[in-house]
Amino acid sequence: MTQASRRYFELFNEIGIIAQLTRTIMEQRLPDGLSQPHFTVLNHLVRLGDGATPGGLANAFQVPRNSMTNTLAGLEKRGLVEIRPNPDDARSRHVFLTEAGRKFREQAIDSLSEDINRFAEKVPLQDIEAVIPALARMRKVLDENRRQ
Amino acid sequence: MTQASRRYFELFNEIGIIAQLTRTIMEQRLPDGLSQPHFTVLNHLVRLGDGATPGGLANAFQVPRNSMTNTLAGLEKRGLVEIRPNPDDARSRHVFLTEAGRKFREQAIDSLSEDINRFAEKVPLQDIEAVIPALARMRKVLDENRRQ
DNA sequence: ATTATATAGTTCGATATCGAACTTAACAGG
DNA sequence: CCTGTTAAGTTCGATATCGAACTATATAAT
Repeated sequence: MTQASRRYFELFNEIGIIAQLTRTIMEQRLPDGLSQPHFTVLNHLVRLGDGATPGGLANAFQVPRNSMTNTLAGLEKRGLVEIRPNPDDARSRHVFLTEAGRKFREQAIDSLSEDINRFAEKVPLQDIEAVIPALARMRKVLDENRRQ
Repeated sequence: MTQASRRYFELFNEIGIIAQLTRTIMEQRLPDGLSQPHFTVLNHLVRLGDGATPGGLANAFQVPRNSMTNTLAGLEKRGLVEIRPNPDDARSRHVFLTEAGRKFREQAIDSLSEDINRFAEKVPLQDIEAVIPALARMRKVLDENRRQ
């Protein structure tokens, strides 16, 4: 492994640590049985629109389809999403946010304000703006290159 | 939630996606029952030195102590680490890398070369160098600020 | 039309992860 | 000492996640 490769490796290591730390912070804010996967699905539906299929979500998050089945069951049980059949394809289903789901996602984000403000005292917004585009590009490359 | 906060939120979202994608890539390369937590522990021991305690590792990775017990059991079963009692504190133990553990970690990193090279074709090294310092700072802030 | 193949989703058994309670040992105050 | 508290690690039961096999439906080939 070359010296350059090690820098890439270091980058992904830093990213992994940050993801782990922020995941822990987020899950401390989420109520009862809800975890990051639940929130992430809600967030995805808000950002990219309603009506995604379970398989599409599984693919988006790189988890097995049955794991998504389980995550969606948890969301549905709590009334945060509604799953309706696809009229054009009896195999398929579509996931829709409920009002409670949208509200829950907003509240979850709000509950993180305190943490973000504390973080923002140490890391100014311009530092964030400076890295977002590069990270978005990397995310896109990884996303396009992945198999299946 | 302010507009600025949303940018922080977006950053952590990008980081979370990248971590998820790279985790999947890595676990495809790891043999049989070994997962990212196993590798991450080996990597940590190489980077920061032998002899850490199970509790210290659990704290470093923000996982419960019993989860670390389980991860270490997997590593020990495969002969990648050796766990010895602390002569000065009968409650405590120390984790040491074996030669097999060091070699395994090297091989795991090498097996990722292909993926990294493909990624490097799309994202040049200078982009990596440009963001590592900022991310390292963020990681440090998160690490210092966390509770427990 | 019939058969083969592919796709969407679920079920099942095994493993991982977690919170809570427990065990053992160190430490602190009287 | 003795007692209460803290700390390190494990055990236990519950839940999450996973790979593999299965069901049902759609698509393709002839």
